[in-house]
Amino acid sequence: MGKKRGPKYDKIIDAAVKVIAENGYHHSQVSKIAKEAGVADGTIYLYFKNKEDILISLFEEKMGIFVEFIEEEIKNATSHEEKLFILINMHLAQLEKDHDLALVTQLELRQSNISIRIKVNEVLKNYLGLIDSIIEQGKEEGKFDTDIDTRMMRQVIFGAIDEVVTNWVMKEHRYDLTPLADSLHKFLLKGLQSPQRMEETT
Amino acid sequence: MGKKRGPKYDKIIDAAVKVIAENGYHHSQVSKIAKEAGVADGTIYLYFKNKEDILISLFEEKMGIFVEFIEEEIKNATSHEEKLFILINMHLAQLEKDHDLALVTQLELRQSNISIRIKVNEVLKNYLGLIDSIIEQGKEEGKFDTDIDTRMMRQVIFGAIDEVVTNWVMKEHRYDLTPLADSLHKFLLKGLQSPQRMEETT
Amino acid sequence: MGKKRGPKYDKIIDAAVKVIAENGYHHSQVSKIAKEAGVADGTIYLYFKNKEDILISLFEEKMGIFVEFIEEEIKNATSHEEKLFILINMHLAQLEKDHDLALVTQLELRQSNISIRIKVNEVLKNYLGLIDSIIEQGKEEGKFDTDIDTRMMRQVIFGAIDEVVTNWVMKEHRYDLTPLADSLHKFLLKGLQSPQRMEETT
Amino acid sequence: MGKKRGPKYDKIIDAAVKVIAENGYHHSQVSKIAKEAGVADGTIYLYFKNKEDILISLFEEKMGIFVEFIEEEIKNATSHEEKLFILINMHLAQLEKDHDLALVTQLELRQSNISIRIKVNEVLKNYLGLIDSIIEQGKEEGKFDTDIDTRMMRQVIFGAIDEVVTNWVMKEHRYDLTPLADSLHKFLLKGLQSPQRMEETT
DNA sequence: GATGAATGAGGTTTCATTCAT
DNA sequence: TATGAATGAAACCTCATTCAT
Repeated sequence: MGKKRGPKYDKIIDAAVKVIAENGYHHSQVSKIAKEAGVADGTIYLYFKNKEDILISLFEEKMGIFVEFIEEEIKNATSHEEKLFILINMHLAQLEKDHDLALVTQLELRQSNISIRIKVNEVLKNYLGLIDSIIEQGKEEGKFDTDIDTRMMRQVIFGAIDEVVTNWVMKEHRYDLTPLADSLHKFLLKGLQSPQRMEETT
Repeated sequence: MGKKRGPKYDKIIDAAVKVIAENGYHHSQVSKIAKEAGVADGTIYLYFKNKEDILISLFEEKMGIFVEFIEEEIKNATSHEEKLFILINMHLAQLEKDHDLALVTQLELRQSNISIRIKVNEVLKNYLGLIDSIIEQGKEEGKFDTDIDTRMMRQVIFGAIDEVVTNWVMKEHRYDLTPLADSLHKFLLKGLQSPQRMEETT
Repeated sequence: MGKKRGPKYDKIIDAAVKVIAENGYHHSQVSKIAKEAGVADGTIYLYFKNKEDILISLFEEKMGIFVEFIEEEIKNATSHEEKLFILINMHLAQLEKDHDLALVTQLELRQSNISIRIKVNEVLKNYLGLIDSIIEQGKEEGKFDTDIDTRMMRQVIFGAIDEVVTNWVMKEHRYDLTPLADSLHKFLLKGLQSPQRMEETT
Repeated sequence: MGKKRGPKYDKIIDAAVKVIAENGYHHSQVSKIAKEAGVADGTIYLYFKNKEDILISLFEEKMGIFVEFIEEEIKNATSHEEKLFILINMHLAQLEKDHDLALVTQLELRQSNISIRIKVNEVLKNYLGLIDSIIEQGKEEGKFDTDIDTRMMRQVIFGAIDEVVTNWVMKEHRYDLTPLADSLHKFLLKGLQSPQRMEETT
């Protein structure tokens, strides 16, 4: 825990992403990751408690940047519509930019055991919090239906975006992902709108 | 393939669901499933090609019934709104009824390797086709925005429902699932509606 | 536990004795034992819980026979002197007969971790009980000093014999062991005798 | 060899005794000993050739003092009886005084590999020599049976004392050790006595 | 068809030792 | 002298699958 953050720490994380993307989770032995990172097998264990810890750290690291980046961008927007669009667009754009990472987060990491997935869920809390704040803002501004359950809508929104990305990965990135942001945004926004708001938009 | 469908075939499938739900995917050895089913280890291989085949068959079998049931119910409805509601409601209801199955389909089976998940996706095609037909009907009736990409919306709808179920399983079924059908339905419907339709509803 | 006692069980035990005697405890990999026994590595684990269990079982098995044999022979004797002689003589004779076993029990097995050595001590209890009964008989017949602490004397007698065997093993069996039985017997007997008894013998 | 005897040399030896006593032989890594000694891992290798060398040196160092101390005390005695008593009594007393050391010499060090134990035996030669000289004196004075094999009796005496100490350690020092010196002395002396001597004592 | 004993490949992790600083 | 980050060899055990009965 306290030993982290040498230059090799990052090397190992990046090697893990690459190796897992190339070989699949179940064929990504520690020795393969070590070789890709250019360190000895044992060195891995100076930076990570065990193999599981590599995966959790990988997700924390990459997802941390992922969320921070979206948070930054959202600050430049004021309306909830724009904020939601940025969130969706950045979500898609960041994963489209890094095919390996997308493969790992959408498919490979989900094959890991439940203890990892619980940790992954904790990391996602920040992101879900972001979605929450957008929903709440929409409600406060009277644009979103105040009856909707924020907790559930947060899941629905995340599930929708996530499924779209997963399908893109499973179709082997054969089409572009970011162009889908528009209709995804329009759909989610409409779904959330209050009846009044709906009138206004027409 | 041709060997299937003895009385032991079903026993093994049901044993697999129970064992996986109780022990988790990674602790569900073939021998444990055989014991639960009351057959010898080797007998498994008279009915299934390999372990992967048990899982795929399990999903085909259970999901087949799942989809058939929804298809049956939908026939009794005429409007796309009602059809969508039935789809959502039955989806939630069937999984709420069988906690073991929900645990297996939402969490444990996703820990399996990618080749299984591709097969699983194929099984899901029938279900996604159902969603497609509802979207198309909505479009034809001029109630849904004709600009929307059916392929993508199908993913979005499935992703939204799926995420809601997964969260319910991860929260250890601590709340009731079917009551969420209503707002989920309302949300998805609004999201899909054409601008004209929106005016009408207000 | 219940699976034991196939013909392979004995094969594996005997292979373990041979491999440990030849290669030393720390260079006796499970795979080496399996090869020597003519079974697959995994087969070992159908008969033994783990590597430690092989060693414990080995000791139980061999020491069981060892003690039983001495018990049998002692039955043919009546006086405590004769009984003690038989015990010493058989102890030396049985280990002299099987160099591999002697090497394993005197040197290699003592390198194992403490949990094994505790189990080993339990197996030895039967043997120590034999020594006890001889001491008690001597006391009852008024030939042994009734002041002596049976518990301690049992340790002393065992320690003395054991050390003689260990030295013989460490000197690589370069001399004969059984001839030492006589003076060992004389020494231990004298040490145990009551003052009265000593007068009588002179 | 020539590097020895800095102030850190002793620190490392003492740390090794403490660490092994506390953690057991198999959990006493070099790094743990270094930490306890307050030096870097690498520093160990400036004073000791390898891990084995620490253990051998530990034994040499501690056993050296042990034997020297007994030798000193024995000089104050003249009769072989008294000398034997001092030897036994000091042996028990010194180990009773230092539980950590007793644990290490009686149990933990014997888990080490054979090459260490051969070295340990060499260190013991001085001690065995002491026993020899007492036996020889007894023989010369006509008190001990001249027929007895000094080499074997030395083993027997050492084995007896050693086993008594080992049992005390295994029983977790739950009783006092030195009080056993008396009967141990009486037993060994009687065992060694010549028939003539036995008459005299009665 | 049914059995279940036997197979054997494969991977995470530890820890004594080194060596550049 | 002293450091401590880095090394990399080495082994126990699991479990899907087979096949003689």
